Amino acid sequence: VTRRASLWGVQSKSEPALDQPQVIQAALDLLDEVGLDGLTMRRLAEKLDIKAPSLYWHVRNKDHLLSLLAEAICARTHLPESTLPWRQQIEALAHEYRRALLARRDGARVLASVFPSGTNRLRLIELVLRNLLNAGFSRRDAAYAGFMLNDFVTMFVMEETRPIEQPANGQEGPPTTAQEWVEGLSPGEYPSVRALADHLMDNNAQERFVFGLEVLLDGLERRLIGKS
Amino acid sequence: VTRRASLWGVQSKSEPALDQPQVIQAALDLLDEVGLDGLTMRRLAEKLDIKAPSLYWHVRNKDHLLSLLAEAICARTHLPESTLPWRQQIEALAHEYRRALLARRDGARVLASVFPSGTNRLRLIELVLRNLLNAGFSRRDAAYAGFMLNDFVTMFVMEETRPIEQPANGQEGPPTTAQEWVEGLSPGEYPSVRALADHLMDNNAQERFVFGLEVLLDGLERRLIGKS
DNA sequence: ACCTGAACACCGTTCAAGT
DNA sequence: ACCTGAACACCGTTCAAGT
Repeated sequence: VTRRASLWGVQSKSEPALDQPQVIQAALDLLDEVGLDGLTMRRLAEKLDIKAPSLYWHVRNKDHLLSLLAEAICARTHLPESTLPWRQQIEALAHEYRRALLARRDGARVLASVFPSGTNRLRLIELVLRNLLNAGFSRRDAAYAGFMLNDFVTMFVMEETRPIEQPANGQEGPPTTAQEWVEGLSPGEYPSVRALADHLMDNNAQERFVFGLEVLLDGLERRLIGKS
Repeated sequence: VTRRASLWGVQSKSEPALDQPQVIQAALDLLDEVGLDGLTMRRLAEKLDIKAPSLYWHVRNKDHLLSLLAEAICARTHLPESTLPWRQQIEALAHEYRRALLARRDGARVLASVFPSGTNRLRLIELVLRNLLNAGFSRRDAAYAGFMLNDFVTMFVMEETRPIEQPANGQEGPPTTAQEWVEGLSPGEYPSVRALADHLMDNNAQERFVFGLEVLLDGLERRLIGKS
């Protein structure tokens, strides 16, 4: 990435200045490289060959940058056929949403860190809510269900992608692996945790996601049956 | 909080040194005062009338401190009657868990930031899993359901307690209030979002929590009925 | 219009040294 | 055993100044 400063008022077409889309793209690349915790304004500036304060010409502050990243992460989600039954549409949307969050490192954490706004993200929300209304949910239930679905997917992916604690040093500490975690439990205590240890940490994420989605939609569907 | 250094090897009973419980208590107080983002090692040290490096004698690092805080937050949760039916026990545990997370500022964020460990927290998990197993769920389903319940409560409280964005400056920016947020939507687009705006932001949290818990447990219960 | 230099007010953490 | 001083390697952000 090479650029040059142009003189004030002189629109030098051969030396285009940095613009916001380029900043966002660089930030997305940096996010994939170093994760959300490593994404700093200073490192982003370095990547763009400018000094950190220059970034504030293109974005209001770091929070604004994260909002823009959230929007970019929600872009290019494939929307379901509007002729499908509501449940299948919502299932498809949930899977697409998860896919989008997994596509970039710490995508779920980025989404969780900013208030939902932006056309891409709102379009997803709109579609979920529309399907719930079409299904026959009351306005209250549709709104509450929308929260649940959004929260479920976001939290699921955050957990799914949470890196396991590293040993860091040879010292004693919190368990470094899931295996070590369960073995650290005193044998007599927490018998259920021990009994379920395999499944608590298999991290067969796809299977677990389908399970969760089914439970959630079953629970929602039951409210429709109760009414009609 | 006043203390004095004691001479090396001299156990001066009248001048007790700082110990870990005192550090934790001060950290909890500081958390309530300034929130998770304001909780820094340096401020905590200041509150304890020591210098920041001294803290590392009592806790391994900030992450360790947060683990200790998570444990403290999970303490003093009232456990349900073990004679109650599984669903009522889990409902009671969910409400207690939420209550504990709400009891301290940013409690949910603290819990979400550390890997689950510690006796208080494990006891809650153990009880949920035990009830699911008693209810007749397979080991796999019980484990997955445990995740869902934990994630639901944690995410719910995080959202419930997320402070609304402040105006900060007079400039244009992300919406500052929920009211402003929905009014900023272009009228033609996102009709469902607009139609549900009241319920998307009423933040009648208690009602919404009960709704979510019922949906979740209904969805889980359906899997039992399908089997027997 | 867009970028830099210098500065402010912070962070977590280490490590030798004090008592 | 417990604490301090000094330092390292960072942060986000502002603001006057450059071109």
